[in-house]
Amino acid sequence: MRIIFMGTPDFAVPTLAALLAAGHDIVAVYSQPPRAAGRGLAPRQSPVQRFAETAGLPVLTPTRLKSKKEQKQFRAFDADAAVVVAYGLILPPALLEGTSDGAFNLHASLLPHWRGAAPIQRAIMAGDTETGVAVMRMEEGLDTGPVCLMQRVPIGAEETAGELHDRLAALGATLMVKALNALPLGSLDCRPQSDQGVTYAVKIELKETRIDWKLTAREVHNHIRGLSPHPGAWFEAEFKNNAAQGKRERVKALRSTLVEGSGPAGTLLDDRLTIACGEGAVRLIELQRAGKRPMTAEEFLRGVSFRAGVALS
RNA sequence: CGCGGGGUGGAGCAGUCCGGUAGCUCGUCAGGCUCAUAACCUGAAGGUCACAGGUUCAAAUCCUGUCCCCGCAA
Repeated sequence: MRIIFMGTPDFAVPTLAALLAAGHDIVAVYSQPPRAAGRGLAPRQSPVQRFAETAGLPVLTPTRLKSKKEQKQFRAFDADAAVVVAYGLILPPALLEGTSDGAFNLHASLLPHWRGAAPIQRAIMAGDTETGVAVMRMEEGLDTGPVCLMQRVPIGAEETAGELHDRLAALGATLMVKALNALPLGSLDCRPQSDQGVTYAVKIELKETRIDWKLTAREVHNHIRGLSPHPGAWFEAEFKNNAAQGKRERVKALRSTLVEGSGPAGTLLDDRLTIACGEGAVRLIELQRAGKRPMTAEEFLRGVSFRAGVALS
């Protein structure tokens, strides 16, 4: 099929790769334009754009899609369908109808749960034990279209958002290929979403990334793994190693596990990074100091004196 | 030129301000101990202190330049 692919972050790349591998004709790739990002604020291309260019595909990075000119160009590709995966722009009706078979979207949740921007992270942060990927036919509303294919997957008790992200990206890619195979055969059955159980996965705000040790251990644990590795849950502590004594430093918690224990919230209960929460305790397994690379608890403890009794915030 | 931290045996760090024998906690190897369980004891190997210049009797440390890693912010 002649397909227009629209996507931006890493999550979208496996789907594009799978469509290519399945022999589809990718007539154009739309992605968010390069933005000033990273140290030095150098303009940086999106993962989808980099992949597409390496594969020799034509890439378009319009800032907005509402202009007649953009819409005309879109139609000019004369595509059979558009495949949209985490693109980052709302498609105006003219584009939704700009291909003969319409636009299909891959979303990382069991719709109608977790519509919106951050379904993977929100599912873990909420303590869900199951999630999935869905292919839907796109409508004007936000992730409201009829669902054509959906696949459920269990969420591991200690699984991080990063791990789940990779699993779902791969799974979603095969699901989308399956949907497109069924499409020309007329066997793709898309049914309206239930209006029961609708929830929204709002974007992660930096403000909410700091760990609140007063929450229950389970909540803290879900918070940590739901935000790992990006943007990362964090706390502050004093490091006595520094000559400039008593300097507060930010530390990201990337992986944790639930353990027995109790004490004042935020206090180290032993010399092995077991930390008391509002109820219960967690032990940190992997963490990252500001300016350092991620390291295991063992490595972290070698260079730092984090003894029982130390209070974190 | 957005702000900032860092590169020291295999790992994580101290030492750098105030130049003078390369340290700590681990790991590895060898030997010992034998139930102490994040085992313990003794000993050993392992380093061009990121790279290149400069200053100096002497540079991990001071000066200049380069490369690389990371946090913030966007």
